[in-house]
Amino acid sequence: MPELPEVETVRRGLVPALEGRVIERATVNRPDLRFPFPDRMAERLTGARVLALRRRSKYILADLSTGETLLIHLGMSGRILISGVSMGAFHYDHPAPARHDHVVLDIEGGARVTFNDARRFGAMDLLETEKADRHWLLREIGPEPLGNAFDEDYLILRLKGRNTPIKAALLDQRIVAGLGNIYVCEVLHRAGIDPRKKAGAISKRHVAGLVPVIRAVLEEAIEAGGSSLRDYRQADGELGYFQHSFRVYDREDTPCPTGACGGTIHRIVQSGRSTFFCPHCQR
DNA sequence: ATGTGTTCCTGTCCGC
DNA sequence: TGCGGACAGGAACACA
Repeated sequence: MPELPEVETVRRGLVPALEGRVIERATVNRPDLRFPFPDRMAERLTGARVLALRRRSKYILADLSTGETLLIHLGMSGRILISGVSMGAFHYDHPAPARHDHVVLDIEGGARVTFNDARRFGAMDLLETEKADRHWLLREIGPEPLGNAFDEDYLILRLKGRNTPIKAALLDQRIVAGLGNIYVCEVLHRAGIDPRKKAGAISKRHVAGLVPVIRAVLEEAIEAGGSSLRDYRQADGELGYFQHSFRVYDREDTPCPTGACGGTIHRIVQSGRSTFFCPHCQR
């Protein structure tokens, strides 16, 4: 379920196991995911110390002592399992190797990080740390929604004149980073905006109102993910897939959670993807 | 330039 | 319980 909050939760879960530690062994079980792994990836990872774990949009970036940065994208079905560590009173044993365990990192001190991705829409690459921002996957991405560069004036400017539905505009990673199908549905419901409305036809006041809603929805989801880490809820050591209830996503035919409006959640398809919304209170 | 549809791949779920 | 089809949280790409 990797949108920005889930990726951030995975990053935070990896920090204790990875940051400051040496990758003792990297096992690469296939040549590619969405695109081929870089040449000699296993060798280039082996012996490297992880200096810092960062996140940009839905990408996890691990800066290494070798001057390279490991880029990880979870795609649709990517999962990261952590094992060989203790959290509170619980110890996560190494699981048996599983189908679609594409990359396994054995870490100094006994931790193991396993990247599993059934659909293989995920990605991994190694890039020069100094040039990370200019990597082709990162270059065109818009501002972080929780950062200072994302504000009312910016969003008004970027949506001005756009003829595409607001749903599609918010999914466009060049406009704002990290939102996916679920959180766009949640945001538009909370902001009371019809997902079919042309982005450029929404009043400045309503566009401005989207900014704090986007921030709040993402921050709440990150907080929920953080709770799941603190409470050691992931019995199998899988990071990021915390329980989080959505107000409209996947709730077709249920009453609008606004309560007062009396509407029902509808499902429509926009550019090939499901949109869930309340036609009564989203206008 | 901008907007839309297709595509990659496997797993799961639903109706028959 | 098996089988076919729809669908899935991403995003690059081709094309109008």
